[in-house]
Amino acid sequence: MVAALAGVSRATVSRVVNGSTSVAPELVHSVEQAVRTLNYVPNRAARTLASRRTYTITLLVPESTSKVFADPFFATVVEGVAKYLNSTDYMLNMVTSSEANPGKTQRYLMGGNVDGVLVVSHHSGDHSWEHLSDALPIVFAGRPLLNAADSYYVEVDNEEGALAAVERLISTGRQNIATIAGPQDMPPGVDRLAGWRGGLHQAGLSDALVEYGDFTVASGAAAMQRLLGRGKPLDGVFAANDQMAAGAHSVILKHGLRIPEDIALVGFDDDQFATGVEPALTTVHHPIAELGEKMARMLVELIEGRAAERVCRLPTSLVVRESA
Amino acid sequence: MVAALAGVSRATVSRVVNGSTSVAPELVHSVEQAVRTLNYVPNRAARTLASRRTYTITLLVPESTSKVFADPFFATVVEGVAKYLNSTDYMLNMVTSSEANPGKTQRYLMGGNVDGVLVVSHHSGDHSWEHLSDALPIVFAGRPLLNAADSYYVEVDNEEGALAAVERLISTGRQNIATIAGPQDMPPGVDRLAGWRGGLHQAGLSDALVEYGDFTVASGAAAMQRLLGRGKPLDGVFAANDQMAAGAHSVILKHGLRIPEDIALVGFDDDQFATGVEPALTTVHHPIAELGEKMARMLVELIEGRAAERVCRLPTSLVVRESA
DNA sequence: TTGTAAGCGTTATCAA
DNA sequence: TTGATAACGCTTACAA
Repeated sequence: MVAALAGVSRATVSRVVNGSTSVAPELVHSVEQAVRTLNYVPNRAARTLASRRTYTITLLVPESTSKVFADPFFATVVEGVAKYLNSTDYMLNMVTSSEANPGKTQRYLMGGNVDGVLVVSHHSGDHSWEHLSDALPIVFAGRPLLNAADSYYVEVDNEEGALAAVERLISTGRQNIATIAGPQDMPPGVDRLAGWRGGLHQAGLSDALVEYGDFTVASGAAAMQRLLGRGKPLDGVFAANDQMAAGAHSVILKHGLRIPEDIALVGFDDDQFATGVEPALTTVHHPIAELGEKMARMLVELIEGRAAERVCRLPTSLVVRESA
Repeated sequence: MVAALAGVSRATVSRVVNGSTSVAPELVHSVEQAVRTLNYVPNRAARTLASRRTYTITLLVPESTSKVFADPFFATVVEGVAKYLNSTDYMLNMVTSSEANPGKTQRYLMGGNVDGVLVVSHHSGDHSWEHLSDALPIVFAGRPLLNAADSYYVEVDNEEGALAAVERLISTGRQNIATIAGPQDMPPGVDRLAGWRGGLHQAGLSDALVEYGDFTVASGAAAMQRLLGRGKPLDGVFAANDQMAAGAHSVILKHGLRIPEDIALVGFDDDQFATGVEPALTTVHHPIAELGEKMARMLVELIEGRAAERVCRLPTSLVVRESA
């Protein structure tokens, strides 16, 4: 360690580099100067080997690589994660749990090569990684289907968001409010439906108008079609995400009905689908980048043994545009 | 190293693990067995420290993190990279060159923490990383603006693709073929325009009908508007990407013209915009995932000192749908 | 507060 | 072909 040539022992250099408090200010100064002139960069591998800390966090990408990457949700989460990690010493590394090599990932993660894991398997019930959590700190994006009670995770407050959507609909005078719900085997699907129900009950309105979709545009269109086909009075719709709302949107217009005059429409997520239609969607903002940031922050706290809440629920906000 | 407890020296274990040829078959066998029963996983840090090889490849993400991640091109490249790397011992790590911490990335990369770098700054002329290449193997996605001559990169054959597009237009009887070209400060913009020109010249047709866009839907629409405004005969359009083609598409229909009967339209990229319009676009397929795969393969070859072509140009193929 | 010295788990050199 | 043994560059008791 060449920096020692600037006056002190390697131990002291190490202390300075790692910000130990117990070092004489003058020594700190001269070491820092030496570091600068020698352009010294600590060797990560050596540091890891000695300290048994890797300063590496793995982003675990589930099986269906192609689908996940195409998903803007994923991209935005990663963006948030990267942003936070940039302010720390941690490096981010991605591992896709290859179908081909099931054990490889496992071994890598358990092999002490990583300080913690971030799991972004947003849909796909595959939470085969939960068992890792007793070997390694793990934070999930979204509430896991199983073992939610002992998992660390960050999610948006889906129920609150849906409630706000319904309240908007009610406050603009709607009385017959339907929902296009998401799959009931996914927490967001369940929670958004519950929020819708809650809002209606609060106002003493009926919750009979429910149709289900799978979060795709096509399924939203089909659900809207069924809703209209019921022949019941209908003047407001809450779709559990913007994609389904977009599908409903086109069906409503195709039926010669006006948005929002005849049917008001509120979506959820505030993504490109919300602004990609005309009139643009009033929707619930899903703070995805913040979710990623929070996940990373939580994981780092966990790793460093600082207090960390087991679950973090991010608040939503209603974005009012033209559709409701 | 506990595995040594199964008969031999640590040196031999190392040889077996690393597949050295000069080891007695019986020893190989017993070591492998020991590895299995002890569930031994080599320690990356120790290996790196001793061998000065990190088995880590960095994916360098340019400044504007949010834009890049939103770009499906980026996501797909990463997918390809990850896929190839999964078949190797290399790990992928992402570093976003934070505006906040300009030197940090630099030091990390130069600090011997990485075996090679993949740069995916698809647009954004910022190739401030080219100087790294004399310290570290680097492979770029797309031909770099500067120093293309001494850079390693993978690109799609833009000129060939554009040529095929024009040939399609000609073969379906079009005589007055325009182009909506991309920015001329980006290699794909330049090359696709050149391909269009080449096709027309080959056929003895005029190359007068050129308008420029910036690869966005809106710019494509505006360019189409200008093309139509010229009042010249026009029965075919080649747009330099599908987004601009989609913009042109809506303008054509809005003018009461039919696609492809009145104006045939060919795009480039074969992305979601090609299938998102009705009639769907005939377009040039851009093999993005393959590009990522090839980049990774090239980098690994470079790192391991095996022969590697300086530039790899991926072939395109025409996807015939309804618009031409 | 500072220095000494013992690892950390591999690979690599050199004899045997 | 195999085995000692010395690095690799850092952290961290433990002493001073």
